[in-house]
Amino acid sequence: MAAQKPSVPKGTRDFSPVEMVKRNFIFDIIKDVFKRFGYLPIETPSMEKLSTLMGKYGEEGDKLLFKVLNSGDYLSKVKLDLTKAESTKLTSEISEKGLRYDLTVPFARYVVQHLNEITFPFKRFQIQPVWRADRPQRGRYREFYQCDVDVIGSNSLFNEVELIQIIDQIFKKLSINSVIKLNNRKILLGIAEVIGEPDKFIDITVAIDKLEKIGEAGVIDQLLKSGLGSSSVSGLEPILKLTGSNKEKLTIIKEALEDSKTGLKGVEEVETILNYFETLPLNTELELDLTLARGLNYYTGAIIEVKSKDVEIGSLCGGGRYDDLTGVFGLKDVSGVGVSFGADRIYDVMEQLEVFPKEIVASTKVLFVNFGEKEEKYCLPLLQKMRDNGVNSEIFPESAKMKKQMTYANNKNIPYVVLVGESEMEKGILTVKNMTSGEQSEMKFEELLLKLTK
RNA sequence: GUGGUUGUAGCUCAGUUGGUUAGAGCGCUGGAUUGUGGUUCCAGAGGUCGGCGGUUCGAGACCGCUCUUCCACCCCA
Repeated sequence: MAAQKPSVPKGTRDFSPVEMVKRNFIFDIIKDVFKRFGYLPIETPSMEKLSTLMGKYGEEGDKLLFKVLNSGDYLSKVKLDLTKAESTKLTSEISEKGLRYDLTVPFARYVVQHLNEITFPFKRFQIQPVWRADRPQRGRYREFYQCDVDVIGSNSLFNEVELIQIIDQIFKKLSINSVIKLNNRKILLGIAEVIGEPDKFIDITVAIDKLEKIGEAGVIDQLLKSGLGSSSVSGLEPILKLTGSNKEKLTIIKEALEDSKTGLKGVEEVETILNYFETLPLNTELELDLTLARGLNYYTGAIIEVKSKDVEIGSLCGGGRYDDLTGVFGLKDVSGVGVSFGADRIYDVMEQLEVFPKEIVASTKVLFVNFGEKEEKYCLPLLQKMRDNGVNSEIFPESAKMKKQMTYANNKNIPYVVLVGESEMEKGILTVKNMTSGEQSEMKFEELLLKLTK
């Protein structure tokens, strides 16, 4: 067979040791904070039935699902006329599974399926890859990791507050300057009502969401194109122009929504959440942003999004409240709220800002140089003792040239190299080289151990 | 999915209107230095020019298709 150039599919990546160490640094921080707030881990399969996935993410989402071809002679069972091009109908006949698109919908499925084992409110976190058949770009991959925290079975707005605290702590620990944007779907719905276009709710949210990108004129243009009357559009203008502090925005929007019950409910919810933070300190800026819409249509209350202040890369974290996600799986009236951290984007931002701590890359603390069989035997018990005391250490696996062994230590960023040859064995000491300073000194094993464990 | 863009050594990139044997820096291997990396000097290895097909006496360069990269739209972590 001819040698072929190996490669991975579009939008997927290998993670080499240096990358993995940094990725794990992110995952560990996120996980620790989740646990600190009492959330428990779950995992679900990479594949879900298409019946679970389809129709949950809107029309666009369905297109972005990776579908898995049925096993066996899948074509023989097809009843369609294949000479006519009907690919959408065909896929449902030859594929019944798909790769998960996010972690929220599988979680809803999980909750319904495991109802009997769960005590509510159920607080879980889930860190797994998801797949989207999107066209890759900077900060957009076809396979990427989401870190979800959700609490389901509690209507309390306190959960929203807790999620904001979690976001605040995580981004502080990751040294990312960010802003948390908060809005409420009920406010957006209220606005649609007030301007007399409740049916155009989705078009309105999609257009408003683009304000930052295409500007006011662009939004108005898009709204007109999607069939809104010009009087309705002009009714929206005050919202597009809204600026000032959170309190000022609330006052104005409350007035504008006085005829909409839903809208006022939304305002009240936002107020409640913001009031919590009058007394709770936050490191991150929390901003009421009425132009924040979020595409996923299952959100019904609070919506949250986090953006980096320093790097332009889309959102690093997003989520919100969904009142009826489990409804389609047969469990009514259970409300949940959650957010999802995009580990890959967080990685890209941290890489660009150079905020990864330098020391995390060096894992091994000591390398024993291998001088041969006798020396190796002498070193192995010492090595064992190092490890028993929690010091990451290794011995070069063969008595290669010094240069090679030193280069190995250097490339792995190992801070100390131990040399034990004949003369050291005789004297019962070690020659220890500090790879940072280049200095080298003789000391007893216990001395080195003490130095590395204090 | 629509429109554009990129691909030459492990990495970053040169390569003139199509013309002999495709280059540089970094990295890698060996040596100067048989018990010393990171600095210096010397030498060496490493290429289906993304892939397939076409035009031509001749293609890394031109054309078509395909894969990949990045960008805009759509949408999103």
